[in-house]
Amino acid sequence: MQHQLKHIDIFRSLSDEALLAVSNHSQEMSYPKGTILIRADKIEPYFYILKSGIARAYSDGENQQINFWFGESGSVLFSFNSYINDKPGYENIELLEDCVLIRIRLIDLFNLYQANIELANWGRKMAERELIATERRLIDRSFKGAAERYQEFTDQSPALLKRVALKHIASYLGVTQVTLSRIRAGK
Amino acid sequence: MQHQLKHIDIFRSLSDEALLAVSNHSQEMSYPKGTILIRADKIEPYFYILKSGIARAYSDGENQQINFWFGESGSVLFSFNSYINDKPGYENIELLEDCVLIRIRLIDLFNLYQANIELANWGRKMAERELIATERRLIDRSFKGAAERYQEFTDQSPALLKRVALKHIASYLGVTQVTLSRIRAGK
DNA sequence: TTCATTTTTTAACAAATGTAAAATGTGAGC
DNA sequence: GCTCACATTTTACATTTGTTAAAAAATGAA
Repeated sequence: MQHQLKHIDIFRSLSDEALLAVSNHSQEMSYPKGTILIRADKIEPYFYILKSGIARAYSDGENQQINFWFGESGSVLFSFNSYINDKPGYENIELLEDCVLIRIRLIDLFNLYQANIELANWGRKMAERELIATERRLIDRSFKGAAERYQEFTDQSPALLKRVALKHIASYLGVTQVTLSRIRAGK
Repeated sequence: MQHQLKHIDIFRSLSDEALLAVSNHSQEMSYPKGTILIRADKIEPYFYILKSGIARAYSDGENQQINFWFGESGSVLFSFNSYINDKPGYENIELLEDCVLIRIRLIDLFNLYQANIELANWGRKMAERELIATERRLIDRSFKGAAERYQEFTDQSPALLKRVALKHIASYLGVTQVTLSRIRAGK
């Protein structure tokens, strides 16, 4: 199926040939709001790219649920541990709105990585981009107070602020919902 | 120069051919304890692999210095922002002991990535491993208390505990040195 | 609308962590 | 051993954040 991958930002750097290779192994899917797309403790066989809608990744603890990631249009969605270690993961991914996604089987993606050097480097850069963003968040937790982290979130992701429940934003920022309420009240 | 890359863990998966290609562009270097190998705000032209010794990466803030990474034998050292974005970085890397390192110019490494699909996938997996480790640390900051994070550090990195100043371990764990002292005292 | 459910805020108190300064420990070099 | 410089611990107090519970506000379905 030849769907329009080339208009998706993450594929913009790819040649027509590489794009066709991906296209041949991918499908466009629609899921309703509330779908748990990826479940912790299961090996997730697909890699997804979000075309529209928003999603969150969270991990369940004994007393709490930690939301550690948000995805918007253009984000890549996958179970880290399935993708990297072929093992069940620690993250659940929930669609917070009706979503349209491109999906590709991990086994097909890995075959493409082995066969096409352009795609192998595309996958490398994707991991590198995620890595630098994640490390910055980790460092910011030490350097910046919760109020400052909230301010940056509102500056950088105003769309998420409007569309995502504050309880999820609170745990994304590393604080409780009560603390986030206090920050928002300016106290 | 044909030095013994194949005995370094991170290269273990590579074929002799790929190993030779890396070897042809890499050099073994020795630096004394205290060397600032990589400086923030400068583009760092080399990628390093630590053969022996230990190192730390830190970022300078207004009032504090945050240590966010430790490297042991087998670790890869590079300026994230130089490597990924070709821009000056935010991290300094200091050698905490006399170190032996393998270095390769980023430009050579990137050329290898473009020319050799095995190395492109090696670089991809390296970024993926770092990514999953970094994300777990971020999630652990929300799930686990400082005492538990310290306990895990001592369990997983007993060598670092002995060889690294506690003030660096404190900021690695995301607490002040006073808090770490309290945790160690069991109070 | 109205009702039920969920989300968000507020309050009171407890616990954890930070700050600053002093005391103690440690190791290198004389 | 002594001294200096630096690392670590301790103390006292301030601040932030967490916990629990309840109230208020927002949301969505009938």
